[in-house]
Amino acid sequence: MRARGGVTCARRRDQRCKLAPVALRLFDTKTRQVRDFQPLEPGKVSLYYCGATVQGRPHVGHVRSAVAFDILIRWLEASGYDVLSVRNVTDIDDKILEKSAASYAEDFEPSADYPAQEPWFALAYRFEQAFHAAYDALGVRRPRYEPRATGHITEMHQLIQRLIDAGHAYPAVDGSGDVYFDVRSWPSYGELTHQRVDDMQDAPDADPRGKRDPRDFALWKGHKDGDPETASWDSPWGRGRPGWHLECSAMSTKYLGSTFDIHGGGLDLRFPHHENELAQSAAAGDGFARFWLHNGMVTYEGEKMSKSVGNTISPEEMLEQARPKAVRYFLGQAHYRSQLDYKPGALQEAEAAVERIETFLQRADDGMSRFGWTRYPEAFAEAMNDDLNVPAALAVLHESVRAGNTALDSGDAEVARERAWEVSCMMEVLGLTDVPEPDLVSGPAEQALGQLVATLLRERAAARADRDFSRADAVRDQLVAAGVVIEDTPQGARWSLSRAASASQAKEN
RNA sequence: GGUGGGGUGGCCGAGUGGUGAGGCAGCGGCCUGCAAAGCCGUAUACGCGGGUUCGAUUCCCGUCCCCACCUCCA
Repeated sequence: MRARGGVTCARRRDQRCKLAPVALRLFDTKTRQVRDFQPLEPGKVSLYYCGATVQGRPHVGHVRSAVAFDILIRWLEASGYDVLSVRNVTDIDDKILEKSAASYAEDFEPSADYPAQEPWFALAYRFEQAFHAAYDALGVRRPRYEPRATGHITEMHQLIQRLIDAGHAYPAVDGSGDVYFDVRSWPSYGELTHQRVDDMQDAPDADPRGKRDPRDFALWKGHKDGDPETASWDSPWGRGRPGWHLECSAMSTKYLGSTFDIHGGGLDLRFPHHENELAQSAAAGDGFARFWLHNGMVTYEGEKMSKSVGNTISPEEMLEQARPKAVRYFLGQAHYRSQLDYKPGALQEAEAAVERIETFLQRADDGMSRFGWTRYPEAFAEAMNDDLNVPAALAVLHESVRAGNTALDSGDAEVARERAWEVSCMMEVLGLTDVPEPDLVSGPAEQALGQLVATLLRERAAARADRDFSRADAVRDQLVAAGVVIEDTPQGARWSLSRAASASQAKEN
């Protein structure tokens, strides 16, 4: 089979793909340009992106970020790269300690193990699992490594020491045990977000503590009275715990080396988090990230979704409204750097679009497995290579669906199968093929349902043959009312369970 | 005060100096006993005011509005 007008990767699906040089271009926050992406090491991409601070349940904003980077990784892999991906878990943090201490963590149920108060590490782990559940539910693949902050105290100490030795960090003069990064000692500070220290707004609650400059930030936070002993580690500067920014610098370079290809995260992490990471690592002598990628925020009717505003929507709430695949489609459909606005009804639109694609794949599903290679329309590859222009890529996908449907209508099964295979390949890159879908029915129930429906369909077919359409329609109405959708095809009636109906039923229950 | 992003048809959402992506919804047609699915066709657009240009939604200037970051935040 020769590919016409397509980018073909002549490999078996399980083999490494060697492609023509990929002309991937990515927008880099630091240079504010779309730049040609060439990895440090040919054929390999090292990627670090910020995961969650596990102080609460995930909302769709968190998942959107994960979906964006999942698509990036999938496209890099589809382009033939071996991607070494790392995503951190921040499992020690002010808020985690606060929530634990106050025992007001959402969803906390007292138990025999933790009757009165949930220890901070138990709380963190519980929410880490909640994040995993959300990612899994939407087909976000796990990164190669997923390090936790508390497991890398040694690496953080080493980094602090290097910064002190280089004159860019200092122990607090007030004896608090804090260690700060000296912003004024690093002239490049602000280079990621193009800000000058002197232009920055004074923090409203600027408490200089032992700082030389109010913008200096903590690398190490000294133990305070009331902090749990389990949340403090010995260090050359006294007992304490790591600062948030430090952990990412320490962990990214541990797993990816002192210079790596891509550092990602949400737009809201640019400052101060990523700015501080960059300052620390660069001041310590690391090359650090070559590209900085930031995904846009999810808004709810125009306003940023966040815990503090209280306008969050959880993945679970979305999954009550639509199938996982539709939720994933919704979260991935806008360009990753764009703001993605959620409003009621948005998921139904996504559901309809996914339905259209899947209906085509079902219609064309006949012997597709014989296509052993992966193939994308050239326009799809161009769109993806253009800073992951997923909206444009989806337009290509839908064009393939249309072309395939047209082929089916004209009886050209061969072309239809080719289009269907292309569509499948594109769906895979977008992560839409391995979103887990709940089994609507299986096993004995499936068999029983199949027989019952088949019986009714035979009855309907007989009625239609007798041209007794009122009887035929009555049968169909019965099935529809029960959530079974009927389509008449040249090969006879085809039935399927109404997914939308099952989703709304799940909500009622 | 500083730094960015954006305002596209009923909705979502790409893009471009000149033949109006794509999806959802609507309308008309084909197909169907009727539907469903599918296909074909179709209307409605680039916040506002100037400027450059043969021609701007696309470039420039001004202006209004929205959003994000400068504090924990994907």
